[in-house]
Amino acid sequence: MPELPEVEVTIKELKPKLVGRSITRIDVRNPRLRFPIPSEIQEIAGASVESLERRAKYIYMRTDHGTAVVHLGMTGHLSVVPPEKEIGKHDHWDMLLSDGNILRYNDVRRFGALLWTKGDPAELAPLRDLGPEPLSDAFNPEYLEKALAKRVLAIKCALMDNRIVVGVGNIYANESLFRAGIDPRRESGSITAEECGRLVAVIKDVISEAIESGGSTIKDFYTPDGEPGYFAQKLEVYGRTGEPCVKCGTPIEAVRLGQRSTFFCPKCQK
DNA sequence: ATAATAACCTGAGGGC
DNA sequence: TGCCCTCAGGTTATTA
Repeated sequence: MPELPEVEVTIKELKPKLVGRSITRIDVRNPRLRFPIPSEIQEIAGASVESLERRAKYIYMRTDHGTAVVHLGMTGHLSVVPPEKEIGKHDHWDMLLSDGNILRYNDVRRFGALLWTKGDPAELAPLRDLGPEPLSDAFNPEYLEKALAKRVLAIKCALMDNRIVVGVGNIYANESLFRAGIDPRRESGSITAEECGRLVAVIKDVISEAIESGGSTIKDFYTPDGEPGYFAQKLEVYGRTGEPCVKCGTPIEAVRLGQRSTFFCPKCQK
């Protein structure tokens, strides 16, 4: 479900409902997520929430007892609900808040995660090798050129590799390559310095615009407040197989790269 | 080391 | 109505 913009929007809406509250208790109904929820998560009981931050697609919930790290996987969703709200089929855990409400995690496919650390969350195994944030200065044309050099994998697969840059999922990889006019099947090592410059610029643009639009609602993404994202209306190639290219009218084509659907205009993307 | 593939899950939708 | 197939916004584990 969520790419970086969707996670960003989730955090923005949860902040005022969580920061400054305490977690009185956590109820784990099903610990079998992407990684088993560690039993140490119980240490969060009584902790005060200090901040919510994002790293890649992970959400850091910093407390005075330690940091809970949440990943939404493909179908994860966080919401703050009143105590009388009945528990649904895929509601895997609840954090009871000091104001009486509940932070509830729902995840149909269970590809998400809930981790716990008393140290630096960036040192946790799944986060250790993450590349730079796409909106940071560390993600720049020189960096990308070096990261792609001599690599033979398709440029689209490289952009979706978290060790090269984080937060660029299938939707935004497709959209960015279209805006940059680059064929997603190109070998990474064949991308020129000038093209790296274009790619970095459009990735920053696409992600910023998607955050401003509240994310992309394709099937079922909605924010903790139940709002859909509106970036889907601006998608130019994703999911548009056979429809005319917005620039030249040529039908959009679809191929499969790294087992993911890939959309492009055969005329505009070289 | 790198690149491609399989795997983890559930549900929706299409074709027959 | 039901069965079988494919697809889905992510990431790790395994295999060449």
